Amino acid sequence: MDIKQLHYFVTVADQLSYSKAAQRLHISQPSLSNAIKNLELEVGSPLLERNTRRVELTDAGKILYTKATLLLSQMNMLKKEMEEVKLTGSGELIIGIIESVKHWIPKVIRTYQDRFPDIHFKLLEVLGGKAVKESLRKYHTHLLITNQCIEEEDIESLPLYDEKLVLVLHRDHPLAQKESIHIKDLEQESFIISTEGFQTRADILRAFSLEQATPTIKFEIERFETALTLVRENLGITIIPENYVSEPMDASIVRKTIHSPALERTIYVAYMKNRYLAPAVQSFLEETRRNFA
Amino acid sequence: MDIKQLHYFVTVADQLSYSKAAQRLHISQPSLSNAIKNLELEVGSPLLERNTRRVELTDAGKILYTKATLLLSQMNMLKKEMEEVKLTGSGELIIGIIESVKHWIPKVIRTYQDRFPDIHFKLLEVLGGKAVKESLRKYHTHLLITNQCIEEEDIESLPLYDEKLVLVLHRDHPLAQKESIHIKDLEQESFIISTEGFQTRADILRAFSLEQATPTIKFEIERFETALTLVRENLGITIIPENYVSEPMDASIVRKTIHSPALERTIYVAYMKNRYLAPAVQSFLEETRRNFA
DNA sequence: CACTATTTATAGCATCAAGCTATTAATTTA
DNA sequence: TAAATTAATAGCTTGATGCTATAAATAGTG
Repeated sequence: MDIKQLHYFVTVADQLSYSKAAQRLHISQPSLSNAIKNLELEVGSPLLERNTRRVELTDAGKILYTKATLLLSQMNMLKKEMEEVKLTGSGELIIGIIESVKHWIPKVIRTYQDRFPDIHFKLLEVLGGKAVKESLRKYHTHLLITNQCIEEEDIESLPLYDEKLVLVLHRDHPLAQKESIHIKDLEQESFIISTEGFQTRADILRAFSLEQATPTIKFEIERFETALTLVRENLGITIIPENYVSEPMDASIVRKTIHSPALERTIYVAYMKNRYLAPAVQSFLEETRRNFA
Repeated sequence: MDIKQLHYFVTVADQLSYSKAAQRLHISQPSLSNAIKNLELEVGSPLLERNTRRVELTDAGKILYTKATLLLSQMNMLKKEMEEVKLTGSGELIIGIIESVKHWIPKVIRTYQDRFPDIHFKLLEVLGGKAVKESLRKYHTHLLITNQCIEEEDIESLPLYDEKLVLVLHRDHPLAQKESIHIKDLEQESFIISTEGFQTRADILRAFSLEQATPTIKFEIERFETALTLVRENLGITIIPENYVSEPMDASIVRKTIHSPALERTIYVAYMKNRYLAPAVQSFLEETRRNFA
């Protein structure tokens, strides 16, 4: 007893005529006769009382009819819903982000929503090395905005834009007055840096080592906001992406540019390479890249 | 997208393994692979993320899974219900009756219900000539208890029992005192008889004509209860089936047996000859006939 | 009453989907 | 590195489902 048979039966019951039903179903009348006969065999009781002139539903037929129409409509619903899914994925777009995207992500989302108004967004903060790859592979996220440079077989990682790293220190700090600052100047200072595993930590350490210097690491933090809090209390200095201090900065802290080619990080958008991307996901990817083209 | 495919998919999703699912479905693993592939093609997006070691549901897969399990369970319900229908018909047994069955039908129903406790009864009073045949043909009734002698190609009509017709008259009526009464004695009396089309009318008129007599018809009625009401008022006399006056009779009326071979009617049980009879219907038929064997 | 039109059933044929086996490819485990 | 496991691919077979042609039944019509 499959959907097709039920569909055939319901159509005959609606038309109360095999030939009309066959026309509507775009099959021949004998095929339809056969199909109904088989259905009756399977059900075990006649469904239609028929002579050459009149077709009527039997008791069993009436019952099957009501049940079958219900089932068929639900089947149609299912098909329609899967059609939707094909376009929009699950209706949910899960994006793994880092903090510094705050200044541009709302804009991208806004233009995107004109095209896919029904999509529901989920923005997850994904920090640290392994978490990034896992979140993609385990279907936690569809897309990932990250500063991790991922080089894996199955993950595509496209650069979006570069972000400068800037020195941040307290207004009252001695270096705050100095015109131009170099890495070497920072060696003796209490330094605040990300914990092991973060790309930014690696970038900063590389910048130091390029100048044959080593920072005096006093604090290890996970979020740059934490670093800023420490700087506000003048407990140390730090180097963080410029986007964290581009906005209305409070007066107690000062930002300084340091000239070093290494003090720059690249922001990537990453996704599973060989996995099907729903058009909704694809579109968001394109929208994002266009934003930085 | 048919039921089978969905069933396959759900099984794979449950097992998270093609080979295990194939075993459970009693098909080969390649066949299953193929089936899922086709389903994915039809849906338009991948449902399962698979490498040789692990099978996981995609977003689309998760959605289809929940919808499909629902649909499948409903399909199973439908099958079970049709199985029920095969055994018990629609769960409703519609019997066309005439009034005089009152004295035995409850007994038959009682023993019958021990075997089919879920059957719901409907007792319709079916009067008159054409109504009897129509009620069978149009699926209004499954069985018919009738005194009509039906001789049609498509209707089987089995005699159940004979019923005597008796004279009924008012206590104060002159004939009430007489010992033995003959048809001839009734000619001048106000006679109450069924309207045209009823078998009993034909029976009575034949009894008269056998004796070369004609009744003086004053009233034509449709229900024998009406006739009794008229007799109670001494407005006339009537001849009706004995079962109508077998029960506690009120004192105002008197019954008299008339010796005439024609004053007897046969009660039949009738049903459509070439139509499928659900076992529940069949059983009731047997139960009824056994009652009078 | 014969003739036409209509409708379902039957018979026989064609084709394609859905199954199978055998094999390959990929990956984990020992 | 070998063995084991698992999914995918290739190629073949078969049966269900479709088709056409035709028969059978019946209602309507001149």
